Amino acid sequence: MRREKVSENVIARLPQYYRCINELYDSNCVRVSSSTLSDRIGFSAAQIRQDFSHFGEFGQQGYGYNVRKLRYEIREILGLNSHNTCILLGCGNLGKALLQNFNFEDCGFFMVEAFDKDPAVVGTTIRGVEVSGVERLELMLDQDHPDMAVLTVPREEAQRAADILVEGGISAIWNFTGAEIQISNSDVVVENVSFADSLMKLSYHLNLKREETDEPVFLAGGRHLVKP
Amino acid sequence: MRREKVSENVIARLPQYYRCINELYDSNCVRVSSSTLSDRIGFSAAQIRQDFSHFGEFGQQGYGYNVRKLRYEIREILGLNSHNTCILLGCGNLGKALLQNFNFEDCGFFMVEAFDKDPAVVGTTIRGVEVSGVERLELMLDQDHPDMAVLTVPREEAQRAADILVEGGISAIWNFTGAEIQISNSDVVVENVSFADSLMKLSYHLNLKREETDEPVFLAGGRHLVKP
DNA sequence: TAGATTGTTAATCGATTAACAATC
DNA sequence: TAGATTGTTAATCGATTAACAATC
Repeated sequence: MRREKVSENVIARLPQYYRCINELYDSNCVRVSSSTLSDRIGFSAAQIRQDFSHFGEFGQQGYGYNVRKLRYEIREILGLNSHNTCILLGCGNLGKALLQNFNFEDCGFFMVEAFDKDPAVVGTTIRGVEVSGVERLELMLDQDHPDMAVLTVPREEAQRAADILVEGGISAIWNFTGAEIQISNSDVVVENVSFADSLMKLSYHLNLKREETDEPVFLAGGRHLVKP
Repeated sequence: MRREKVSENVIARLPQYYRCINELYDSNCVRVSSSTLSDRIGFSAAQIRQDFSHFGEFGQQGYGYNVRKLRYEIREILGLNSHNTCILLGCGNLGKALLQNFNFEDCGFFMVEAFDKDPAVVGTTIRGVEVSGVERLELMLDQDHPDMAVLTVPREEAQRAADILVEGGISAIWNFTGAEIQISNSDVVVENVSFADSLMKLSYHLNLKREETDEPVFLAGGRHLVKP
C-alpha cells in the first residue's frame, strides 16, 4: 500500500467506498468493477480508479477488483486494521448513545473506559465499559496512553477537557461538543462533528428547494410564465 | 439577497461563516473586514469575498462589512430566519440528547412533537416536547405538515420510518441512523450525519500522522537519516 | 484628500473526466 | 483469441487566488 498525498475530498470518499465494498463483502460478492461501484456509490468509474491509484494497484485488467482484497486494502488505508484504544468523556445522553449503539470496533477502536463527574453514573457499566469519576482521568491517561478520546461533555467544558487530554498525551480527539477547541500541540488529530453545521446545510437546501417550487418561473416561447 | 447556483464547498463554508459572525455579533462588534474574518476562520479573504458575492453585495469599500447586516444576510441565505417546524422519531439516548441539548431554534427549527414506540417514554415530556406513540405519527403528519423530521430510530427501522415520513409529505429528513435511506420523492432534502464516516476520517488522519512520526526520514546534507 | 477595502475580472491551480495503451 | 477492465496520461472543467478599478 502506497501513500501519496491526497486531498480532503479523496479522504472523505474513502469511508463511502469502504461501506459499499463492505456490503458487497458481506453479501459474499467476489469481484467488482469500477463501473459497478460507480453505479452503487454515484461517483464516476474514472474517479474511483483514480482515487484507488493514489494508494496502489488493487485491481486487475479485464477482471476488476477482488472484493476481499480491496476491502482489506481500504481498511489498511483508513487504518481500520490498527488496534487503537479510546476513552469517552461525558456520559450524558449523547455519550451513552455512542457507548450503547456505536460500533467502535468496526472502525478499529477499542473502548477501554468512560468518564463522568456525576456520581449517579460513576461506577456503572455501559455495554461492558466502566464509567469512572473524572478525578481518575489524568492517572489513566498517564498509565494507559489511550490513542483517542470521544468528547461528549457539555460545550462549556470542552476546552478544559481538551486541555487535560492533550496534556495527558492523547493522539486524537473526536469532538461532539460543538465548541471549536484550541489545541496547543499540532500533532493531535481533531475531528469535529458539528450538528449545527449539518442542520444549517439542511436548512440551506430546504430553503432553496422551497424558493424554487414556490415561485417557479418558466421561460417558454419567449414569455415568462408564472405557475398559478 | 441573490441566489446564484453555488457548489457544495461554498454551502459547507456558510455555517462556519455564520458561527464566526455570530460570535462577533454577540461580542457587540460592529464592523469586520474580509481579512479579519480570514484570520479568524482560516479561509482566504479573497475566498470569503468571492463566496459572499454569490449572494449579493453585503459590504462597503473602505469599510468592510457591518456585522449586524452581514449576520442577517447569512441567516437569510441559510434560511435560519424562516420558521420551520420539525418532529423527532426515536427517543433513545441519541434522540433524547438532541431534544435536551440541541438548540433547534438557533437553526430556524421549532420542535413540535417527538415519537417513540416504547410505552415507558410515550407520554413523557422532554424539554417541553411531548413524546407520542408512533401510531399517532401518520395522523400528525397529515394534520400538521411538519417541515422536517429528525431520524434517530435504530438503523434497522430507518427505511420504514423514512417511507412513512415521505408518504406523509415531509420536506426534509435529518438522518442520524447511519443507514443510507432510499427516497422515492426526489424533492425531499436528506442530510446524513454519519458517525462512522467521521470516525473513519479521524482514523485515516491518526494513522497517517503515526506513520509519519514513526518512520521519520530526514534528508540532510545529501544523506538519508533515520531517527533513532 | 489619502487610506482602506470591497466586488469582480483574469490568472492560477487543482480536481474530475475522458481516452487509451497495457494486459488479464 | 476476443472482450473486459485496469492504471495512467492528457484534456477539461471548476474552484481558489491574485490583482485592481471602483469607491467609501
